[in-house]
Amino acid sequence: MEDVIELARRRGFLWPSYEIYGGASGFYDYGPLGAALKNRVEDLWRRFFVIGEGYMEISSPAIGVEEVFRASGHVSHFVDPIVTCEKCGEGFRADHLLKEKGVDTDGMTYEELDEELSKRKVRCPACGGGLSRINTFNLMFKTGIGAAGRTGYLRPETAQNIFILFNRLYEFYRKKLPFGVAQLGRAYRNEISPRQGLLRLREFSQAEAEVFVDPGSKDRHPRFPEVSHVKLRLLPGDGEPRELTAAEMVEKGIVAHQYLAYHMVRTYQFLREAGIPVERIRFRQHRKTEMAHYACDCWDAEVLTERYGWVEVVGIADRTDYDLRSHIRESGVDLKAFLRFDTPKREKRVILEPDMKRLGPVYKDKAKEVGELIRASDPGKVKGDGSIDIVVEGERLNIEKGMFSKKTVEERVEGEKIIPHVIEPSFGIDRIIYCILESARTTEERNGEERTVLRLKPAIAPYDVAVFSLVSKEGLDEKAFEVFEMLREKGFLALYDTSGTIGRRYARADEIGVPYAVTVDFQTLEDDTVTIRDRDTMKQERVKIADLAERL
RNA sequence: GCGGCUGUGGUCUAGAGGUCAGGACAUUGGCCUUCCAAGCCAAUUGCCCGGGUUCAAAUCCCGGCAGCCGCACCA
Repeated sequence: MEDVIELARRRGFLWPSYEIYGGASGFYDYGPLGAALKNRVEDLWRRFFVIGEGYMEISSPAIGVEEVFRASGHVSHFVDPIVTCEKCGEGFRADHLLKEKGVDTDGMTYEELDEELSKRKVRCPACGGGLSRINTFNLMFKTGIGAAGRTGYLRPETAQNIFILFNRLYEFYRKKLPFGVAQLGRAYRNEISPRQGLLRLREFSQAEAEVFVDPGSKDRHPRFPEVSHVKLRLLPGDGEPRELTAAEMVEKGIVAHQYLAYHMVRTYQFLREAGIPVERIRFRQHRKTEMAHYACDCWDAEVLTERYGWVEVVGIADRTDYDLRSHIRESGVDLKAFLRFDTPKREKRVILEPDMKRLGPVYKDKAKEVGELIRASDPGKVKGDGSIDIVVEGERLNIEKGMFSKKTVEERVEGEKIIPHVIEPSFGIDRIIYCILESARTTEERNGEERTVLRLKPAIAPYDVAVFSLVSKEGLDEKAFEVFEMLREKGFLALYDTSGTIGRRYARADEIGVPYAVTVDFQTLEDDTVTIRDRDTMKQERVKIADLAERL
């Protein structure tokens, strides 16, 4: 049986990159048909999430400045600690060497790992030589920006660009939660050892949406009723597989809330529309230990492939406020949303009001600070004699009664500032394309010959239609070319082919998934009709050329 | 990154130190052809890369790269 990757290579979907220089693993080129297919899949994604959900799309640089990934945790978490043997040059994972010695390395810093290695006199397992100190191997591609060499990294996920733009986006959406933002783009991970063709690339395409929600409303997705009856196959973290409706999975507490369940259903529908058989789709919950450092609940959409078994194609995570909180800490910029209460709260509070007229002469240039400290003090701290202690520049001061007064004020609180939580569906486009190709490809015996058909859904097929002439004579080729031109003008991506026999041309078109073939024959010359042949059924139907565009 | 196996036109393959590296399918052109890879004629295209051994290397040796399988890794 011919491999689908082989077909993809032969017919111009996918080629290993840099072949003439010996190749480079982890990189693939999309050939003409592959790029067309990828565009169609991305368009389908846009139809679902950009148009369907209103998650407007942005497009950001692939190179990020160092601070971004310090904040996100990728600089520190996205690394392997490597030690190399000073004698034979072999490299080892420091934590693995220690685990072999029975040391629990979880949560250890690299300094601690280093100490532990030298304390236990760990030597090279291969030759017994001495080991270097720990070098970190970060899975991000590092680069320098400009002549001064400010450190930059190729982004390992597209998501960070969206978090960073939070204030701009929040403003764009006129300061209302929830809102979603999408990005389709490339991401980069310097995998130590990429394998499995398209499934683990060093440069890959992601389609991600970041949905910012009020953490208090995660269980009320406005469109949840539309999806609540849809059943999904689940594999929860506790391992018990089951099939539940979206409503049930939330009610039973298996999926954390409606926002996650809603996006799981939409993901399921997207994969179905992309042509992946529904019986090969399941959702698997991450166990606590495999959860990314930022997530609190995460479900992967997995597709059963013939070649690789279950393959993760989409991750749907509740990233909580982790990312925004991290960027607030790193940048010092407030990335918060203002949640207005339904009715403003009125609060009566007792406060201490400094009497600046009397503080001034006594405390001179410190008076302003003293006044602020009094105002900030808890009224309960006022002593029996009516004085209060405050600390100014490390010095304890007793402020006498009369320098300030107790006052009751009524405050109107309109709302509060919160850090929104982020629900993130993240699609691996390349993996999805592999799954589409694999499940679309069918072979059957026909007159002793193997017939290969790529049963791509018409919405994602690289070509919309092929135009043929029955035979190359009496002007049929020319007539077919006219039909081809007409279809092109109407916006169809069409294929025109007159070489070989008609059967061969059908077969070639089937193999690359062209859904319909239009054939010009002798009857066309008489009454301006052509036949439309359906790829999957091979049935033909005769229609007027004038009606052709409509019928397709 | 470690270990095992592998690398011949676009694809599949023959080749086991010694003529111009052979075939099939595909592709292109021509002839033929009234609906599903028909036939005939012709043409294009190849030993993964780099070293070494030898009078002579697709073939033997070493290294690299790539692929497959297992281990590790996959936030």
